[in-house]
Amino acid sequence: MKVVALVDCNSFYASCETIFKPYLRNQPVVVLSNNDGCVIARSSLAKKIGIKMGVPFFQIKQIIKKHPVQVFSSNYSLYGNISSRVMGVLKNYCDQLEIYSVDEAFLILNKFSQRSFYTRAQEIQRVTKKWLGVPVSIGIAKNKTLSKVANYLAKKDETGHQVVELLNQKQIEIALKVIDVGDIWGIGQRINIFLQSQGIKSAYDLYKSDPRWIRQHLGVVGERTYRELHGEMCFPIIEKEQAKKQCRVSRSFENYVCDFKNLEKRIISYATRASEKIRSDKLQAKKITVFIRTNKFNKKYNSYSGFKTYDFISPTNDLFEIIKVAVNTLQKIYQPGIKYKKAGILLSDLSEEGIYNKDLFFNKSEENILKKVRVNKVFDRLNRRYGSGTICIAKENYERFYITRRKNLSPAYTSSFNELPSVG
DNA sequence: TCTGGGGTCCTAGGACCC
DNA sequence: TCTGGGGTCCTAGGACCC
Repeated sequence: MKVVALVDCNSFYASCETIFKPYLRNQPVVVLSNNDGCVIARSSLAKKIGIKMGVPFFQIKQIIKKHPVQVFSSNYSLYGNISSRVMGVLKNYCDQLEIYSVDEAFLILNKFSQRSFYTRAQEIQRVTKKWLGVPVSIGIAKNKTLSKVANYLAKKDETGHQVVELLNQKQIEIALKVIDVGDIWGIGQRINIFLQSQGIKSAYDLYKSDPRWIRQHLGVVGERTYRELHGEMCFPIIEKEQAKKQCRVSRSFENYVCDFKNLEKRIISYATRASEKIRSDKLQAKKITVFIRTNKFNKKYNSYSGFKTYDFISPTNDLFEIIKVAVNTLQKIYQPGIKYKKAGILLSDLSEEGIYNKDLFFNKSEENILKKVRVNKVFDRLNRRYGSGTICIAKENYERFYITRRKNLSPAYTSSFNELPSVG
């Protein structure tokens, strides 16, 4: 039997914002999504005064008037940097580490240590807090699903240790009785509604269900969750980072956009960003999808969602080819007279770069391909060195449309020399 | 007035082949 | 006029996650 610990950073983005501003520790802090659209992280004080996850920013303006809430635009380079420091610490405390998301990791703990799992978890907590200023909660159990359950309980224990261990049957059953079925990892909104309608309310109800019924109604995915609740390990720990299968860049607009030229600029910008991303991962794409859509929340206007996928003749990560195809595809789905609110591109069927099909229709020599690769390399190097957007495609008009409204952005304390914090 | 972005996996059904 | 059955591959859409 393996022992899995789930380490989850508390209110991660909000915690990152307070690291360099200790005076914020006793104030509610929220972090907003792109475009300062909705709340995507809240400190525990912000939760206490009733700010809910995912609510649009404009809906909490009343609360902000009454309380001294500190509001931040999201600063992903800061969070990414802090995240890798946290993961670096965690590595020292386990046999295997799976970085599950920016603020979460699964650890396989060594069973033959002299010290208890609980003691070691507490040490992890102490160290991440002291070295990095990041508080974490830890759940310990026999597999990922149960460690998620344990972690869920640990998070609730705000005044206590925020470490919960669920290793024996009795502990597990008690825990499942106090958790809603919808709070289990893998049970989303739709399945929750279905289960509720069947009288399955708590995690324990699901645990006690007939496995054949589960298989029939929830498929293999549900079956795996069920088995994990019973202590089996169905989701392995994946240490090595897997190659990405798709890469998406999309944005909502600050205002409505109708005209083609404006959409075109944005699509070129997203295509540029997406191709940069796959080149930096040394990948190439076989397919590209372009999509544009109206505001899904606004019922006053007709809704429209246009998307089209195109297959490259040969997989590519070449900036110019991707942009050309993206613009052509946009022309096919664009309809005039519509108020667009969001657009994006998706590069999919990604594979390792460097394998080309022979092009049947155009005589692309090896020489030509190499020339393109070199041009892309120069493009990437310049933008890395002198900042994104230093060099771009003329039609993009020197604007990077994927950078949106960020009124309350904090400095890049840890990733830019110009913005290092000063002590004075 | 203002409502994020980027991923994964599974499945049903169509296309195609023998 | 009669019009099989079974396998594989691909894709769109649905569900989930953070």
